[in-house]
Amino acid sequence: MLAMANTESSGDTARPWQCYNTAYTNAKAGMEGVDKEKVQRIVYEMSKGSQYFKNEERKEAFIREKIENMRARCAKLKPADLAHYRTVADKIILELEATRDLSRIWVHVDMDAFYAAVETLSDPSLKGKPMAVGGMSMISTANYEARRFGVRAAMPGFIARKLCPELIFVPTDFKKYTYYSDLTRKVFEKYDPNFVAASLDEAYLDVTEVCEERGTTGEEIARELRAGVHDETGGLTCSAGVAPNRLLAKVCSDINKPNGQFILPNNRMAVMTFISSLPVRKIGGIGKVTEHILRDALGISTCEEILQKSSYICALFSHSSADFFLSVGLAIGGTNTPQVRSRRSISNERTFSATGDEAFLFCKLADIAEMLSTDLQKEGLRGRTLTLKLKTASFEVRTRAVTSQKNICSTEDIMKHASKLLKAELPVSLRLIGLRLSHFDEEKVGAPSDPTQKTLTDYMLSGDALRKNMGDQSSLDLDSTDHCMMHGEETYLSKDGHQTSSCDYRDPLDENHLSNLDDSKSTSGNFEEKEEIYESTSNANAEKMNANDSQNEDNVQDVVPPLLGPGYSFPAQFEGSSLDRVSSVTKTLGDVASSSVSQKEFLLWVNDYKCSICGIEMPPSFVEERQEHFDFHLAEKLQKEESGTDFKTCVLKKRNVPKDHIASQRKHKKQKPSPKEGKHIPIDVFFVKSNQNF
DNA sequence: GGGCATGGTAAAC
DNA sequence: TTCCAGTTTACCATGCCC
Repeated sequence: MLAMANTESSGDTARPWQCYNTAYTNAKAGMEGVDKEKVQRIVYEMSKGSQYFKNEERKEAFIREKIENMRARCAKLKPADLAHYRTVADKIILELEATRDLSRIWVHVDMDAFYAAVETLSDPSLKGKPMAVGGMSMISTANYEARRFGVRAAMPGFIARKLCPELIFVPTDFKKYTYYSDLTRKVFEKYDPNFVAASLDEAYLDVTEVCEERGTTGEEIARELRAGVHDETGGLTCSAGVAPNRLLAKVCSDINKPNGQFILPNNRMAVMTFISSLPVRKIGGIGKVTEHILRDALGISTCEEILQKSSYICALFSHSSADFFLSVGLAIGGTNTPQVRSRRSISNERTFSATGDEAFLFCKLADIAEMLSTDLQKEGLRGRTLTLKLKTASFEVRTRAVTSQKNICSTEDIMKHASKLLKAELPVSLRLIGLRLSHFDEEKVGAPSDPTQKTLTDYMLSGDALRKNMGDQSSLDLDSTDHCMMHGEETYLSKDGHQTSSCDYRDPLDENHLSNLDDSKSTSGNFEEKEEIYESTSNANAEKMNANDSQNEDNVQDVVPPLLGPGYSFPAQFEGSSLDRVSSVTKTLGDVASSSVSQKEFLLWVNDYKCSICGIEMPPSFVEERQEHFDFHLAEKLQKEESGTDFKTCVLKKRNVPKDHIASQRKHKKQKPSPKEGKHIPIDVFFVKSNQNF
């Protein structure tokens, strides 16, 4: 009896695209006249056979299986069971009904094709032309001209272009959208100072008070508010839904899109009539999969049918899910202004062309750790649970998490945990890596500028220096007086984004080691803080810690000029990675201490050893291609691992020399000007004898 | 059995 | 030429530890 429609279409082999359920199944405003069959066929043709497509099929099969299970469970329900669930459902319905509040007037405001509209405002030549905001891999939104071709948000750009060859792509510019979003919010505030911003382009307003004060209706307020937004933004339009609760208001704002509004009166009859024929997919929170499950497992397509099948809902779903579905059936939604919740997690992820190259993957991981750390510092957050997200070449998504005893936020700490998680997944071919930090510290760490929170290494590794250097020119002047502290010593940032420190030349590995020691008292639970992530480097750390004080002075004299200057290009796979900010190398070798090595010697040395970063072996070309850019500083003794493997530590270091600061430093130290003067920021790189296995 | 950690998934914009 | 994003939240299942 259930889901007969599904079996019909799946048997149709002449039009396979009809069974390809894309995410674009929810009708969107502005897509009324679209030749759906044609769009579906093109999307199918562009997708079939791809890894993405195969993964969609895999997911689809999984959902079908789930649906089959649910149907089997339904079939097994005896009359007595059904009677029981009937009672359960009736009880919930009564309880929900008791909470119904028709006294509030909520307005949901939704900007029309917001990003696209903003772009058109700043470039009027786009007006009337099909345009999408985003790129070839994904578009964020499309204007109404483009929607007529079937182009829509969350569609990959290359498919959109196929649907509409003359489609203009405009890159996203969040600064711009935030600016206009703030303008709209200024208007919202006038009607509800506690309005709830759902996103940059959406907000919920409780206008009950304004209506009472002014003796007017929600309809009037909505009209006035929309006009206000139009004026304030210089021409952006929005749509509004007016209803007794947020759930309904959201549905209503979509009805007369664009530049329109829909009012649902505050009486039960009107509300129930409205909801009864409404497809469940229109409800916020019911997406493609839930729609599919409700339809094919229970034969539910409209909200009315949820109530009709309420005993099955209670039999199949968890209490909270059943509560939600039944409240949808009753058109009951939030009526009080929800409390602003603090952020629960923060994440960064990046997609790249799929690769199994472990060196590349670790470079990406380091980049993401840097970005995450930067964001954490900006927000003044520290957290305990780090989650690594991976998307394999076949689009399978995996997450791996660790929860540590201490709160973390530095790139080093993040990398320490993240590289361990990633290492456990190898070998694997990936197209995305992401990192998320959650379980935040109750007390926020200080403001972003809090000197104790940002080490020099953090700064360099975070890429801030690079971004300031290459990107935001306007900020350069302002940055000239920036400074931060590291280990109690002042570090100056120069105009060009470089920085120097008077005497800190410690390896971040040392910091790791030290913090591990600090933490060792409290080490327990499921994450072992003291465990070495960077294998084989710990011995060197211990030695370096001892030798640190005396070496720091030496390093100052042995630092080298920038090695990766203009004209130097990294192999494509390392492009954009943190490694392109590495400008010199300090290597440690044998019994020799603090002496230079010729390039010839270095080559011989490199040929004899494998190079690894974060414990991952680098391709031979990585070192060879750079050898002429290297200059070395020998500082340490040959180490011996427990396994007996000889290894030598080679620390890549970033050099930063703000001119004016160097001058003052020279004066202070009474040194002669030296072209080799500078600051090294180390990254853990070490070499293991090539005839040994890692 | 509650609380916590982990992993997978859905959903929204 | 390019070939399916990034960020956040919530829920559910499961396993483990008192």
